[in-house]
Amino acid sequence: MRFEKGHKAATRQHILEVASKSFRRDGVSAAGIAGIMSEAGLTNGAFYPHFASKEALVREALASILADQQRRLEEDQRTGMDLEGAILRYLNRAHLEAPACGCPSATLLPEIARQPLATRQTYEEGLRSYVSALAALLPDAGSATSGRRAMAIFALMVGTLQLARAVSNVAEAEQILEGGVEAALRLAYAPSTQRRQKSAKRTA
Amino acid sequence: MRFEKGHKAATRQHILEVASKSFRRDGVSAAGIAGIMSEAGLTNGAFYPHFASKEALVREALASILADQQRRLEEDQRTGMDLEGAILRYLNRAHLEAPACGCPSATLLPEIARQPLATRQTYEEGLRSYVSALAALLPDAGSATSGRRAMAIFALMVGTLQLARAVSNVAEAEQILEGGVEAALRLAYAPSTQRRQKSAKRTA
DNA sequence: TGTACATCAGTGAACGCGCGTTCACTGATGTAC
DNA sequence: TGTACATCAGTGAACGCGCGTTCACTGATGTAC
Repeated sequence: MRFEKGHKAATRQHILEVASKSFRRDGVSAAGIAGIMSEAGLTNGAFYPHFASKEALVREALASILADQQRRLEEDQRTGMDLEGAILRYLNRAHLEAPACGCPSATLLPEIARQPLATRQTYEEGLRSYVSALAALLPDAGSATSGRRAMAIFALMVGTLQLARAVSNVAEAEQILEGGVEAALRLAYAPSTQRRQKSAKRTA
Repeated sequence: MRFEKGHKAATRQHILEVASKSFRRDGVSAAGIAGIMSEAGLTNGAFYPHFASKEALVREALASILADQQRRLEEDQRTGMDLEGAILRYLNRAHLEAPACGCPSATLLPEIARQPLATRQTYEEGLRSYVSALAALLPDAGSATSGRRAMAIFALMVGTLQLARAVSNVAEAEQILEGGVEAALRLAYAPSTQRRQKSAKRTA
């Protein structure tokens, strides 16, 4: 059957959206092409006219999720949200319970580290701009250390959400989220005047 | 062939060790029984006299890794290592480059969250005692909040190592590790007197 | 305006392969006599 | 002490299944005349 103009692009977009959710829900290696296609209402044969390989799909899905995430953060910034708002938007129960629609770092990060270079580079690009946007919300935005501090805050957010998702008790999961919010705010807003004195002797 | 006494137990232990590395190196779902067995110098048929299923192996491997990790931390404590020492032992290049021998949370956490309940509970138990041991190293050890602070510090360590492993540039990875160390030390030792004032209006 | 044809998104069966799991079998050694 | 046998850890082929991928085919619609 022949379809109206733009149909193929729309299908492709639809596959991408289904895949984005599948990968985050089941993990990249556990999510299969046939499953994704049937979830998209298509048969597995229809996959290859749209994507060159599963790897290509992973890469595109990752890029698309990261772009979305970035867009959302920037939109929040535009409407006046501060870093605390960004942290609370990340570390909350809704995000905890919807991994398939949430941050890919929280669901896929160790698996991304095992992907081919091209995929890792796609991720890296998205990570970099996300962390930059986060850094721009820091009190000392633009300073030499704001970037690495933003990275640490993001690491804390990712780790916290992962841990909260791994525990089976919901109350405990929420405790972990709260502890993560507290710590992230401390990293974001506490005075950085106090520098460690002990580290020199150890890192030497 | 019949083997000397204790041979079966030794083989079982060997399979467990190989599996522990495989899971961390390749991920639980990407690591296969046949691969693990052949890496252990056996054929796939020899697996089932030792373990009931792959799931059982995952559970046992996880328990064994977590017990090891716990043992190592406690031994460090006994030889006078402080929290900073623990942080530096976790966030360094050796650990970065040897995921197969390192912390299972850094390699498997999102995947653990997708495992059956029994596996998740095994993990939870190990996590709880590891974080307790970490909490005991905090300046305010034993206080009401030391547990959740230790959890946040651990979350930061896990997230930092994962991010550092995902980036392709080693120098950048080390930057991330350093930023993580700094932030973890800040969470560990910075005065917690300053409480956030803004959060009330947001969490409400 | 009506008809014939080319297009091409999607179908569905098949490819080789590896998965987790099962099972009849092997054969060196410990044990019983 | 020497022989016959029971034991049982490990072998390796096979099970059904799903994987990623390929490909000959379908058939409704846009286009050309």
